[in-house]
Amino acid sequence: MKIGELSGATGVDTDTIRFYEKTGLLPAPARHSNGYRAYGPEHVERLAFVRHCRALDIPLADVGRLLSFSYRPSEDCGDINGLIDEQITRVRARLASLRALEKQLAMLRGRCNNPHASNGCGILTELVAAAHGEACACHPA
Amino acid sequence: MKIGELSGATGVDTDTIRFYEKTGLLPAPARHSNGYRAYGPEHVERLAFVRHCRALDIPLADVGRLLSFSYRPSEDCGDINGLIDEQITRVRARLASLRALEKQLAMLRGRCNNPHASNGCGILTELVAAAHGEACACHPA
DNA sequence: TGGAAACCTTGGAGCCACACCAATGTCAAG
DNA sequence: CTTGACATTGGTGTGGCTCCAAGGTTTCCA
Repeated sequence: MKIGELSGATGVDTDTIRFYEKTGLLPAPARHSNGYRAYGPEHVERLAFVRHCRALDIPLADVGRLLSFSYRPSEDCGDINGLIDEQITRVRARLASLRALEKQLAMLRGRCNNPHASNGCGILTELVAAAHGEACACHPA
Repeated sequence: MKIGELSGATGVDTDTIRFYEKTGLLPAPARHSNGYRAYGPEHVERLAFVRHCRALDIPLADVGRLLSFSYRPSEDCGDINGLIDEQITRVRARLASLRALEKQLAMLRGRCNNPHASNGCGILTELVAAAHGEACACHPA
Protein backbone atom coordinates (compact mmCIF):
# COMPACT_ATOMS: atom_id res chain seq x y z
CA MET A 1 0.00 0.00 0.00
CA LYS A 2 1.08 3.55 -0.78
CA ILE A 3 1.43 6.35 1.75
CA GLY A 4 -1.96 7.83 0.85
CA GLU A 5 -3.62 4.49 1.47
CA LEU A 6 -1.89 4.11 4.81
CA SER A 7 -3.01 7.62 5.59
CA GLY A 8 -6.59 6.78 4.66
CA ALA A 9 -6.52 3.55 6.67
CA THR A 10 -5.25 5.23 9.84
CA GLY A 11 -6.42 8.82 9.56
CA VAL A 12 -2.85 10.06 9.90
CA ASP A 13 -1.65 12.78 7.55
CA THR A 14 0.96 11.77 4.99
CA ASP A 15 3.26 14.52 6.23
CA THR A 16 3.02 13.09 9.72
CA ILE A 17 3.81 9.59 8.48
CA ARG A 18 6.94 10.83 6.71
CA PHE A 19 7.83 12.79 9.83
CA TYR A 20 7.58 9.65 11.95
CA GLU A 21 9.82 7.85 9.52
CA LYS A 22 12.40 10.62 9.54
CA THR A 23 12.51 10.63 13.33
CA GLY A 24 12.87 6.85 13.47
CA LEU A 25 9.48 6.09 14.98
CA LEU A 26 8.34 4.20 11.92
CA PRO A 27 10.83 1.96 10.08
CA ALA A 28 11.65 3.03 6.53
CA PRO A 29 9.38 0.92 4.32
CA ALA A 30 10.28 -0.91 1.11
CA ARG A 31 9.82 1.03 -2.09
CA HIS A 32 7.89 0.34 -5.25
CA SER A 33 9.87 0.44 -8.52
CA ASN A 34 8.82 4.07 -8.97
CA GLY A 35 10.18 5.09 -5.58
CA TYR A 36 6.83 5.26 -3.81
CA ARG A 37 6.78 3.94 -0.24
CA ALA A 38 5.37 0.40 0.04
CA TYR A 39 3.64 -0.32 3.33
CA GLY A 40 2.26 -3.55 4.77
CA PRO A 41 -0.19 -4.40 7.55
CA GLU A 42 2.58 -4.24 10.14
CA HIS A 43 2.95 -0.55 9.40
CA VAL A 44 -0.75 0.01 9.92
CA GLU A 45 -0.50 -1.64 13.30
CA ARG A 46 2.60 0.22 14.38
CA LEU A 47 1.20 3.54 13.27
CA ALA A 48 -2.05 2.86 15.16
CA PHE A 49 0.02 2.10 18.25
CA VAL A 50 1.83 5.40 17.93
CA ARG A 51 -1.39 7.34 17.44
CA HIS A 52 -3.03 5.70 20.41
CA CYS A 53 -0.09 6.72 22.57
CA ARG A 54 -0.27 10.24 21.16
CA ALA A 55 -3.99 10.31 21.99
CA LEU A 56 -2.78 9.77 25.55
CA ASP A 57 -0.42 12.73 24.99
CA ILE A 58 2.63 10.57 25.51
CA PRO A 59 5.69 12.32 24.00
CA LEU A 60 7.13 10.79 20.86
CA ALA A 61 10.37 9.93 22.64
CA ASP A 62 8.43 7.85 25.15
CA VAL A 63 6.40 6.23 22.40
CA GLY A 64 9.70 5.15 20.91
CA ARG A 65 10.68 3.61 24.21
CA LEU A 66 7.37 1.77 24.46
CA LEU A 67 7.91 0.41 20.97
CA SER A 68 11.34 -0.84 21.90
CA PHE A 69 9.83 -2.59 24.94
CA SER A 70 7.36 -4.42 22.75
CA TYR A 71 10.27 -5.68 20.68
CA ARG A 72 12.22 -6.85 23.74
CA PRO A 73 9.37 -8.61 25.54
CA SER A 74 11.57 -10.30 28.11
CA GLU A 75 12.58 -6.97 29.65
CA ASP A 76 11.20 -5.99 32.97
CA CYS A 77 8.10 -3.84 32.68
CA GLY A 78 8.94 -1.58 35.60
CA ASP A 79 10.11 1.06 33.17
CA ILE A 80 6.76 0.98 31.41
CA ASN A 81 4.98 1.63 34.68
CA GLY A 82 7.36 4.46 35.42
CA LEU A 83 6.79 5.97 32.03
CA ILE A 84 3.01 5.92 32.40
CA ASP A 85 3.30 7.25 35.94
CA GLU A 86 5.37 10.17 34.72
CA GLN A 87 2.75 10.89 32.10
CA ILE A 88 0.03 10.84 34.76
CA THR A 89 2.09 13.20 36.90
CA ARG A 90 2.53 15.58 33.99
CA VAL A 91 -1.17 15.54 33.20
CA ARG A 92 -2.19 16.10 36.82
CA ALA A 93 0.24 19.01 37.22
CA ARG A 94 -1.10 20.61 34.07
CA LEU A 95 -4.66 20.04 35.28
CA ALA A 96 -3.96 21.73 38.61
CA SER A 97 -2.44 24.78 36.99
CA LEU A 98 -5.24 25.02 34.43
CA ARG A 99 -7.87 24.83 37.15
CA ALA A 100 -6.21 27.70 39.00
CA LEU A 101 -5.97 29.57 35.73
CA GLU A 102 -9.65 29.14 35.00
CA LYS A 103 -10.55 30.59 38.38
CA GLN A 104 -8.27 33.57 37.85
CA LEU A 105 -9.64 34.28 34.40
CA ALA A 106 -13.23 33.98 35.58
CA MET A 107 -12.55 36.49 38.35
CA LEU A 108 -10.84 38.82 35.92
CA ARG A 109 -13.72 38.51 33.49
CA GLY A 110 -16.16 39.43 36.27
CA ARG A 111 -14.54 42.85 36.46
CA CYS A 112 -16.15 43.96 33.24
CA ASN A 113 -19.56 42.95 31.99
CA ASN A 114 -20.56 45.70 29.64
CA PRO A 115 -18.83 47.60 26.90
CA HIS A 116 -17.43 51.03 27.72
CA ALA A 117 -14.31 53.08 27.11
CA SER A 118 -11.24 51.02 27.88
CA ASN A 119 -9.77 53.57 30.28
CA GLY A 120 -12.61 52.55 32.59
CA CYS A 121 -12.25 48.86 31.88
CA GLY A 122 -11.96 46.83 35.05
CA ILE A 123 -10.03 44.11 33.29
CA LEU A 124 -7.35 46.43 32.04
CA THR A 125 -7.22 48.24 35.41
CA GLU A 126 -6.79 44.89 37.07
CA LEU A 127 -3.98 43.82 34.79
CA VAL A 128 -2.19 47.12 35.24
CA ALA A 129 -2.62 46.87 39.02
CA ALA A 130 -1.02 43.46 38.86
CA ALA A 131 1.91 45.03 37.06
CA HIS A 132 2.30 47.27 40.11
CA GLY A 133 2.40 44.26 42.37
CA GLU A 134 -0.90 45.09 44.01
CA ALA A 135 -3.40 42.45 45.00
CA CYS A 136 -5.63 41.72 42.02
CA ALA A 137 -8.82 39.80 41.42
CA CYS A 138 -6.93 37.01 39.70
CA HIS A 139 -4.06 36.85 42.21
CA PRO A 140 -5.61 37.85 45.53
CA ALA A 141 -3.22 38.75 48.34
CA MET B 1 19.33 49.94 34.85
CA LYS B 2 21.02 47.20 32.84
CA ILE B 3 19.31 44.11 31.49
CA GLY B 4 20.58 41.94 34.33
CA GLU B 5 19.13 44.35 36.86
CA LEU B 6 15.78 44.38 35.09
CA SER B 7 15.96 40.62 35.05
CA GLY B 8 16.67 40.54 38.78
CA ALA B 9 13.88 43.02 39.52
CA THR B 10 11.24 41.07 37.60
CA GLY B 11 12.48 37.48 37.67
CA VAL B 12 12.44 37.34 33.88
CA ASP B 13 15.40 35.79 32.11
CA THR B 14 17.59 38.17 30.09
CA ASP B 15 17.09 36.04 27.01
CA THR B 16 13.35 36.36 27.41
CA ILE B 17 13.61 40.14 27.79
CA ARG B 18 15.62 40.38 24.57
CA PHE B 19 13.11 38.06 22.92
CA TYR B 20 10.23 40.34 23.93
CA GLU B 21 12.10 43.30 22.51
CA LYS B 22 12.76 41.51 19.24
CA THR B 23 9.10 40.60 18.85
CA GLY B 24 7.99 44.14 19.61
CA LEU B 25 6.36 43.43 22.96
CA LEU B 26 8.83 45.61 24.81
CA PRO B 27 10.01 48.87 23.23
CA ALA B 28 13.71 49.04 22.40
CA PRO B 29 15.31 50.85 25.33
CA ALA B 30 17.91 53.60 25.24
CA ARG B 31 21.54 52.51 25.32
CA HIS B 32 24.43 53.35 27.61
CA SER B 33 27.56 54.70 25.93
CA ASN B 34 28.97 51.18 25.87
CA GLY B 35 25.96 49.80 24.03
CA TYR B 36 24.32 48.17 27.04
CA ARG B 37 20.54 48.45 27.22
CA ALA B 38 19.37 51.18 29.63
CA TYR B 39 16.00 50.48 31.24
CA GLY B 40 13.79 52.67 33.40
CA PRO B 41 10.88 52.04 35.78
CA GLU B 42 8.40 52.08 32.90
CA HIS B 43 10.07 48.98 31.52
CA VAL B 44 9.74 47.21 34.84
CA GLU B 45 6.05 47.96 34.83
CA ARG B 46 5.46 46.92 31.27
CA LEU B 47 7.42 43.71 31.71
CA ALA B 48 5.44 42.89 34.85
CA PHE B 49 2.25 43.44 32.87
CA VAL B 50 3.41 41.02 30.21
CA ARG B 51 4.39 38.40 32.75
CA HIS B 52 1.12 38.66 34.58
CA CYS B 53 -0.72 38.07 31.31
CA ARG B 54 1.55 35.15 30.55
CA ALA B 55 0.81 33.74 34.00
CA LEU B 56 -2.78 33.71 32.75
CA ASP B 57 -1.48 31.84 29.69
CA ILE B 58 -2.58 34.61 27.37
CA PRO B 59 -0.71 34.29 24.06
CA LEU B 60 1.91 36.94 23.37
CA ALA B 61 -0.02 38.25 20.38
CA ASP B 62 -3.00 38.93 22.66
CA VAL B 63 -0.74 40.51 25.28
CA GLY B 64 0.40 42.88 22.57
CA ARG B 65 -3.20 43.75 21.83
CA LEU B 66 -3.90 44.40 25.51
CA LEU B 67 -0.90 46.69 25.66
CA SER B 68 -2.15 48.62 22.67
CA PHE B 69 -5.51 49.02 24.40
CA SER B 70 -3.87 50.51 27.43
CA TYR B 71 -2.23 53.08 25.16
CA ARG B 72 -5.50 53.92 23.41
CA PRO B 73 -7.68 54.26 26.51
CA SER B 74 -10.62 55.84 24.72
CA GLU B 75 -11.23 52.68 22.69
CA ASP B 76 -14.18 50.53 23.48
CA CYS B 77 -13.31 47.68 25.79
CA GLY B 78 -15.55 45.12 24.11
CA ASP B 79 -12.50 43.63 22.42
CA ILE B 80 -10.83 43.15 25.77
CA ASN B 81 -13.80 41.19 27.02
CA GLY B 82 -13.77 39.10 23.88
CA LEU B 83 -10.09 38.41 24.24
CA ILE B 84 -10.46 37.23 27.82
CA ASP B 85 -13.51 35.17 26.89
CA GLU B 86 -11.55 33.44 24.17
CA GLN B 87 -8.83 32.66 26.66
CA ILE B 88 -11.39 31.19 29.06
CA THR B 89 -12.79 29.07 26.26
CA ARG B 90 -9.33 27.78 25.37
CA VAL B 91 -8.57 26.95 28.98
CA ARG B 92 -11.88 25.14 29.49
CA ALA B 93 -11.46 23.09 26.35
CA ARG B 94 -7.98 22.07 27.40
CA LEU B 95 -9.27 21.22 30.86
CA ALA B 96 -11.94 18.94 29.47
CA SER B 97 -9.53 17.04 27.28
CA LEU B 98 -6.99 16.74 30.09
CA ARG B 99 -9.61 15.37 32.46
CA ALA B 100 -10.55 12.69 29.94
CA LEU B 101 -6.88 11.97 29.46
CA GLU B 102 -6.28 11.53 33.16
CA LYS B 103 -9.07 8.97 33.37
CA GLN B 104 -7.69 7.00 30.47
CA LEU B 105 -4.18 6.98 31.84
CA ALA B 106 -5.38 5.95 35.30
CA MET B 107 -7.26 3.00 33.80
CA LEU B 108 -4.26 2.04 31.73
CA ARG B 109 -2.02 2.24 34.76
CA GLY B 110 -4.37 -0.06 36.68
CA ARG B 111 -3.52 -2.85 34.23
CA CYS B 112 -0.12 -3.34 35.76
CA ASN B 113 0.79 -2.94 39.39
CA ASN B 114 3.89 -5.03 39.86
CA PRO B 115 7.08 -5.53 37.90
CA HIS B 116 7.29 -8.57 35.66
CA ALA B 117 8.46 -9.46 32.17
CA SER B 118 7.07 -6.99 29.68
CA ASN B 119 5.55 -9.65 27.43
CA GLY B 120 3.05 -10.13 30.25
CA CYS B 121 2.63 -6.43 30.90
CA GLY B 122 -1.00 -5.41 30.90
CA ILE B 123 -0.15 -1.88 29.84
CA LEU B 124 1.73 -2.96 26.76
CA THR B 125 -0.94 -5.55 25.95
CA GLU B 126 -3.53 -2.83 26.23
CA LEU B 127 -1.67 -0.46 23.96
CA VAL B 128 -1.12 -3.17 21.39
CA ALA B 129 -4.79 -4.16 21.59
CA ALA B 130 -5.69 -0.55 20.90
CA ALA B 131 -3.50 -0.71 17.82
CA HIS B 132 -5.73 -3.59 16.66
CA GLY B 133 -8.79 -1.43 17.16
CA GLU B 134 -10.08 -3.55 20.03
CA ALA B 135 -11.78 -2.03 23.03
CA CYS B 136 -9.15 -1.08 25.59
CA ALA B 137 -9.16 0.04 29.19
CA CYS B 138 -8.39 3.60 28.21
CA HIS B 139 -10.83 3.78 25.29
CA PRO B 140 -13.65 1.44 26.29
CA ALA B 141 -16.09 0.38 23.60
C1' DT C 1 48.70 46.23 37.70
C1' DG C 2 47.05 41.99 36.28
C1' DG C 3 43.97 38.65 35.69
C1' DA C 4 39.82 36.22 36.57
C1' DA C 5 34.96 36.38 36.98
C1' DA C 6 30.83 38.33 35.86
C1' DC C 7 28.47 40.94 33.01
C1' DC C 8 27.04 42.65 28.29
C1' DT C 9 26.55 42.32 22.89
C1' DT C 10 24.84 39.96 18.38
C1' DG C 11 23.36 36.24 15.79
C1' DG C 12 21.89 31.72 15.26
C1' DA C 13 20.33 27.03 16.52
C1' DG C 14 17.32 23.86 19.22
C1' DC C 15 12.99 22.35 21.39
C1' DC C 16 8.11 19.81 20.24
C1' DA C 17 4.97 17.70 16.92
C1' DC C 18 3.71 18.52 13.33
C1' DA C 19 1.52 21.64 9.03
C1' DC C 20 2.29 23.72 4.86
C1' DC C 21 4.74 24.87 0.73
C1' DA C 22 7.30 24.49 -3.90
C1' DA C 23 9.15 22.12 -7.56
C1' DT C 24 9.13 18.04 -9.71
C1' DG C 25 7.92 13.16 -11.01
C1' DT C 26 4.39 9.36 -11.84
C1' DC C 27 0.24 7.31 -13.00
C1' DA C 28 -4.76 6.26 -14.21
C1' DA C 29 -9.05 7.88 -16.31
C1' DG C 30 -11.54 10.22 -19.90
C1' DC D 1 -3.32 14.19 -24.74
C1' DT D 2 -4.69 16.35 -21.02
C1' DT D 3 -6.29 16.65 -16.58
C1' DG D 4 -6.13 15.58 -11.99
C1' DA D 5 -4.74 12.94 -8.21
C1' DC D 6 -1.13 11.13 -6.20
C1' DA D 7 3.92 10.66 -5.02
C1' DT D 8 8.86 12.49 -4.11
C1' DT D 9 12.44 15.62 -1.63
C1' DG D 10 13.68 19.41 0.91
C1' DG D 11 12.72 23.53 3.26
C1' DT D 12 10.07 26.82 6.24
C1' DG D 13 6.78 28.24 9.97
C1' DT D 14 4.44 27.70 14.46
C1' DG D 15 4.97 29.49 20.10
C1' DG D 16 7.64 30.85 23.61
C1' DC D 17 11.24 30.64 24.88
C1' DT D 18 16.28 28.48 26.01
C1' DC D 19 20.93 27.75 25.09
C1' DC D 20 25.20 28.52 22.74
C1' DA D 21 29.36 30.80 20.50
C1' DA D 22 32.45 34.39 20.00
C1' DG D 23 33.52 38.43 21.32
C1' DG D 24 33.59 43.17 24.13
C1' DT D 25 33.14 45.57 29.00
C1' DT D 26 33.18 46.08 33.73
C1' DT D 27 34.18 44.88 38.37
C1' DC D 28 36.58 42.87 41.99
C1' DC D 29 40.48 41.09 44.52
C1' DA D 30 45.35 40.02 45.32
